Amino acid sequence: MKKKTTIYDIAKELNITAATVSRALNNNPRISEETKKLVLAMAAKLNYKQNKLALALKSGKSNNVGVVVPFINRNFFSSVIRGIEEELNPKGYNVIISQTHEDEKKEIDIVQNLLNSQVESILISVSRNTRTNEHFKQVLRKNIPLIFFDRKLELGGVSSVTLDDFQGAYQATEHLIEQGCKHIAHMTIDLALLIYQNRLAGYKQALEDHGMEFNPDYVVGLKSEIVAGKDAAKKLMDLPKPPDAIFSANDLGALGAIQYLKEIGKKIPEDCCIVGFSNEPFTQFMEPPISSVDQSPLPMGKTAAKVFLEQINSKGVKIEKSVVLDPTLEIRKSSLKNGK
Amino acid sequence: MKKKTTIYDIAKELNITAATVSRALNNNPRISEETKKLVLAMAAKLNYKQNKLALALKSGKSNNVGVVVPFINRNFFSSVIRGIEEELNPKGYNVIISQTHEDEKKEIDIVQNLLNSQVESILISVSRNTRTNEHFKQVLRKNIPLIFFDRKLELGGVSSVTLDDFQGAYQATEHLIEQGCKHIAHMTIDLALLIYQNRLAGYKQALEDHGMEFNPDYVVGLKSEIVAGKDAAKKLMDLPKPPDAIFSANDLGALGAIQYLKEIGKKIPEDCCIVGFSNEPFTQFMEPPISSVDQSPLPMGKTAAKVFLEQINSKGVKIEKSVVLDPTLEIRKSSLKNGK
DNA sequence: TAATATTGGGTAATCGATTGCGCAATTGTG
DNA sequence: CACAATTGCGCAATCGATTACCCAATATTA
Repeated sequence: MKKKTTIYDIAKELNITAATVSRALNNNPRISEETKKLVLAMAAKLNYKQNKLALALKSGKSNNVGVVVPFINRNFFSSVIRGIEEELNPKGYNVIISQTHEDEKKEIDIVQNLLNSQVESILISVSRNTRTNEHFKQVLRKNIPLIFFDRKLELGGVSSVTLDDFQGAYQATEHLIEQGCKHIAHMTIDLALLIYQNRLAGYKQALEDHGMEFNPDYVVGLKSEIVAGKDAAKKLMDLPKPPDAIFSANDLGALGAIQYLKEIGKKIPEDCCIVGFSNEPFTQFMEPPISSVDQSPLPMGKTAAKVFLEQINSKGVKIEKSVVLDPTLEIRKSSLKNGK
Repeated sequence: MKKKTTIYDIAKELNITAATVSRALNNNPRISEETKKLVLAMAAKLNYKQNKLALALKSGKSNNVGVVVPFINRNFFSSVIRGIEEELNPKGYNVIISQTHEDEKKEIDIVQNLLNSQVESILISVSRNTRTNEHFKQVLRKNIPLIFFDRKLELGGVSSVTLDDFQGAYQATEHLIEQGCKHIAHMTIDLALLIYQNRLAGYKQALEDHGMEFNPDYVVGLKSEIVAGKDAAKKLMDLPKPPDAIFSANDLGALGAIQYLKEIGKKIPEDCCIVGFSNEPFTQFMEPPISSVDQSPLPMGKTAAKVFLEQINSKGVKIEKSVVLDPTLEIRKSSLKNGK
């Protein structure tokens, strides 16, 4: 078992002090070029690595930030994390990732643990089941920047980066209207959640702004499964006046709808245009490729990271920033009537 | 700006020493119950959090492990990471994740950085473009367990957890044979890579073991894109004797093939059975759902984590373990001729 | 009751790197 | 040639928690 080499080992070999070694390694002008060379050479020879723990303890800067998400193996979240890393790694920060599994208790544990680990910030997409915020208040009390992304809680002093669901739904609906669709249906998931409320509201607003009537029969619920999409589509198609377009609040619903429509011999997009939400990777592989509202996970991650950097760099001044990102509608064949 | 509270702050408030506080917090029997209560109460009152950096520096244990993957937002890798976390978090380890973007230089930087961070192990899926191994040797020289998963390099002293590609391909091909397919084609990606060589070998072996002739015309290359899958399928179907089954070395190829076959009016699985590889999430949503070889990312992550734990717990004894996981064939409609 | 245990906690070193201050040797100035 | 400035590096404290070792006060035992 070799022990790790420290600056003291280097110092001893060269008959100088650790202080000199430290200065040499940090290219301090007070050290002669000659000594620097010797130190560097010896450091390489002994395979020296700076101990970041000691540095962090001394400086009070760990250069670590904590990122907390419900699940790491969901495309959206892993893409957000990628965005965060791309922004923060070049600045010398490392990212510690944890997942809550949508469990409030676990979330609390994780936050405590990150605080213990002296992270310099916590970026978190709050668990769906989190009802309390004491753990977040603790973070703020320690003066550590806390940033919510995608999912937020109302709490003073916390910045957030979220998506404009209303806007995304509005764009999708408007696009369908522009395609000449006259009877646009909407599939929603769980109206207890704010994001789905907002998507519904955006859908309604777009209809209204274009002088189209809102028909409650055209709004059907669905669970987050593909079969649910089929069922919902059936319900819509069995209406006296079936819709000629469907805007689904998620992509699986859109896919299910497409599969059902194909089964009953409808053509897409000729007979019915379809738009989904989330722009999951699979949407572009479908036949036809499915239009979908992109939640721009990468920009969201980068933005969250930037908000953190701003806060760090504005010593003293407390910033509370709420960034709402505009979604982008990815238009594909499933909603494109006039060729292209 | 409040400063973080330390055990010294607690000690001062209670007119005792930091040593006593430390012992009280660690439930040392030499401290009276009364004092412990006082300390605990004051710790809570001052919102004290143990500084893990100081602890790590003192104890030499950071409780961090580094996980390195090419990309974090790829389903396979994020699932492996999830497996690692599920195994390691309960043991008190935190995971630091980095991505190489398949860049050797970046990989080297990352490894150096993890060493600086005093991680207790590095679990890595080697970048596709890594040609050197000096950075890995450095890890070993520091006596830090190094574990390859999914993608490995030949290097003594390193444990690895990989997938048995040969076996996966064999199973897929055998399954197609059992379905009564007589002319089974294979789509491959890049035969420069070991995994694809092994998949081809497994395919060949299965044919041979069942007395079926290997026909080079039935092996076509494809890029990792859906259109490539279509092209490859066209090539196969234009043969004098088109195949009645296709085993693709990836899922996008399988999907492209299905789309092309549908276009030319072939029925799946009646006219042609299809099996993919990787079991990407989208395969189960397709019409028909696509059979695919699952690479069991979660078990791979858990296994890699376990190998690390074993190594940690076997002080002194050096372990070099190579675990090869058996893939699981997920059989779905695209290759199931006789109903179900 | 004197001697010995036990209880409860203080002292100070340690982990590795950084840095303000001090000081000797060398160089420069008048 | 005497004094000042510069160069180059050592000393020792510091970050926060742990722990081997030591010691006083009380409790136990013969």
